[in-house]
Amino acid sequence: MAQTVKTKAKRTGKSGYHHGDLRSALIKAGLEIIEELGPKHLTIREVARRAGVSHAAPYRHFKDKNELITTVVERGFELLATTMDEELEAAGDDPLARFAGSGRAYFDFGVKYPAYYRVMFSGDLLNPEGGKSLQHTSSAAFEHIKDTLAKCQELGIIPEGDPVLQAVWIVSTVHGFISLVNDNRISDLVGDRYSDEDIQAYMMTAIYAGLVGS
Amino acid sequence: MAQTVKTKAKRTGKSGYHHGDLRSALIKAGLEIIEELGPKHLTIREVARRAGVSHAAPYRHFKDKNELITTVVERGFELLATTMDEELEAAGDDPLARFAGSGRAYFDFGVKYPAYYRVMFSGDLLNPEGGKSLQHTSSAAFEHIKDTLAKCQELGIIPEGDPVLQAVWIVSTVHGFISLVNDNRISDLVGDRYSDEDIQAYMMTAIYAGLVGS
DNA sequence: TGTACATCAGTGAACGCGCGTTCACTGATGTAC
DNA sequence: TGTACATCAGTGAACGCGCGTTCACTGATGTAC
Repeated sequence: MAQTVKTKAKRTGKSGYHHGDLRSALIKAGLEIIEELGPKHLTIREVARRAGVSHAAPYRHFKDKNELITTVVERGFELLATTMDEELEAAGDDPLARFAGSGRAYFDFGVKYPAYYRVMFSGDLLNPEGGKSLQHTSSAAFEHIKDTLAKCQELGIIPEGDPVLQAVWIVSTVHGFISLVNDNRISDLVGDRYSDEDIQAYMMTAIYAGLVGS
Repeated sequence: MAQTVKTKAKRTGKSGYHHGDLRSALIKAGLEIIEELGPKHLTIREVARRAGVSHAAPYRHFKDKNELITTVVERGFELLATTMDEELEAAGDDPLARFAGSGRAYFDFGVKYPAYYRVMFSGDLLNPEGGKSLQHTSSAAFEHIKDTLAKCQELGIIPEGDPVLQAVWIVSTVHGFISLVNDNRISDLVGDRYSDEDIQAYMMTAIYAGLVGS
């Protein structure tokens, strides 16, 4: 008797000592933290806590805190690219439909994954070298919008003008809207008269009208 | 001889032991920190360091860290209101001029005082109750835009439509642009082909065109 | 005008806390034989 | 099929750090007399 058996083995049926897929679990926990508590609460220790693991365990999968953050941001950009590609494929060849599609994809991504969006574009989390390594990814999206605008101009669908300026304007509008929605400012301002989706639809229309009318 | 006199008195001609206007110096230091290092480096200790004072001194002027932050944010809103009033006064009675003026004031404020802007709208710094106390101030600005739009509609200057939606759209565009400029994303994207002022001018035109054309 | 004294702005040591990171370790897993 | 062993994912104690906040103190300032 008095065995004091170590009964901690096989908690969830998976495995007690080894986690199984700790790397993914840590990334997921990181996103949850950003979502629930904000970027400044994203710490190695809290991430480990949520994954049910000691706070030294993450160092088996990430060199340091910054590598964890960079990984999360990379995942975000991949997910955005995938979402956009799907929407573009659905749009076919019509440049205007492609344009509307990528706009919708961007809106949807920003509102559906606020944690990803914040960590990708808030700029508070990444340290300088981490940001540099992701800069080309972010500017690729901008180039894409610019090219689509140029193509629409060639086809005479939208009035002529420097696509760079038009792209900056569009990116500003979409980015601003998503930021406001994700900080709950929109609902503060308009109350419950419109849903976020209503307003998003209006924004798309307004962008198009601004483009055509300018 | 061997006096070991305390030679620290009267450093700057002001006073050695007493600072003179520490409260203002702390607020100013706080803004500098946000500007140079980002909001997460805004700490009581760093603020005191920059003001050349022990890290306990700030507690003579602020109950706690949150009160310091809230004070900084309040100052920001006051400054914005002042800037707007000046521009509105210069605009006279013409509602369209008033509208353009307040838009320009907002743009200018956001780009001229990035530290204020960040601390006011980033939402990362204020804790929940601090944010609540400032909510009415922020939504007052929104109401102001909305009312101006309604007035422009009555006068037939801009097409009819729900001023709430129009206001959300304008606020999104301006907020997004300022955020991108302050995170140095605009210059990353457009290079040096346009100055921030050039783009700002284009944005004002595009907003007006979007409003008229929608 | 000069002096005693109350006030209170700023000091510096101390506290407890959560953080990132390191380290020698433990024990589950898979593979060579 | 069974066993010895290498691998390496996860442990838990420990480190040094900067933070927010408190505390008894010190000394500059202004005011009452």
